[in-house]
Amino acid sequence: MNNRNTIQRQLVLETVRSMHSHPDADQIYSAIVKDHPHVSKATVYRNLNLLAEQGQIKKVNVSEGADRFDFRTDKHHHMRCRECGRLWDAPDGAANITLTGNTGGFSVEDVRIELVGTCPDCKRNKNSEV
Amino acid sequence: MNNRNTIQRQLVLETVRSMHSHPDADQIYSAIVKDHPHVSKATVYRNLNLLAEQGQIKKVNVSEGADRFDFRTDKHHHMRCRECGRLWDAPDGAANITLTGNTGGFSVEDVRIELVGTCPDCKRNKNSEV
DNA sequence: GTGGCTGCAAAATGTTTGCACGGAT
DNA sequence: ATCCGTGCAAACATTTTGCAGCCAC
Repeated sequence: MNNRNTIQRQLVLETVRSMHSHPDADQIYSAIVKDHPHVSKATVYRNLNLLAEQGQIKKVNVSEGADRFDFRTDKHHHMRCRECGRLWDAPDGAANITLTGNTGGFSVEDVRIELVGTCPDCKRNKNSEV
Repeated sequence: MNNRNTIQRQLVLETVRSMHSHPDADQIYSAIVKDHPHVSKATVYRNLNLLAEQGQIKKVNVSEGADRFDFRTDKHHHMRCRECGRLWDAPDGAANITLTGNTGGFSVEDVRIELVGTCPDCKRNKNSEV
């Protein structure tokens, strides 16, 4: 039967739930290894993928760099800052998408939206950088 | 000065323009090498990136696998079939997105949308597969 | 002539996999 | 006792980079 309750799996789940900055696999791995030096990165990857499949966490694909992981599993969009690379949650209602059904026979099962731009912090830095 | 008109750069541009199936770098490289065995894959990557930066072609990031390249440079969305992996152009008006400006100070400069689902071909195959 | 461009190979990045052992059930 | 999950290293997939020579300008 699937789904054994191993320490490593609990660690991965807890770590993702505690990091609210959309970390990638490597950052999650580093956070775990700090206290548990024996844990392998392959195990982190395996559990991230498993937990994402089970819907306990969410894998967020971004247009640049490694995949991120999200403790939030509810539907929401993301904004990526092209300066600092950080990922932000788009406030509810920031973007509304409407499907018209006019897809030429293609069945749409999921919609992936990424808003790319500049975050408030980086805008400030750019201005003072003159 | 930038932008020398090398045979390799012309080849990459022409090849992308002739392939309307959203090929990835490897497929473009294969198409070129067939007639020009001396061309290196690094050169193909370098020119793909350069041409995309200049806006002569478009790089399409998809949620699975390698980046694709598009001869179309006008704004349009894509649909990815999770069965066969092929990328399709979303018909005009298939999806409408509205930004409300409520982004908490984040400046949105670009919106990436990917519709994930099943294409007509794969739907047919699934039905007859019972 | 010269500086950008190329080919090649090597490195970098991100992720998955094979295998023998160990631990949860 | 089973057999799923783990650690390790090696493989894998994709892309970038260092460097010496080359060619479009």
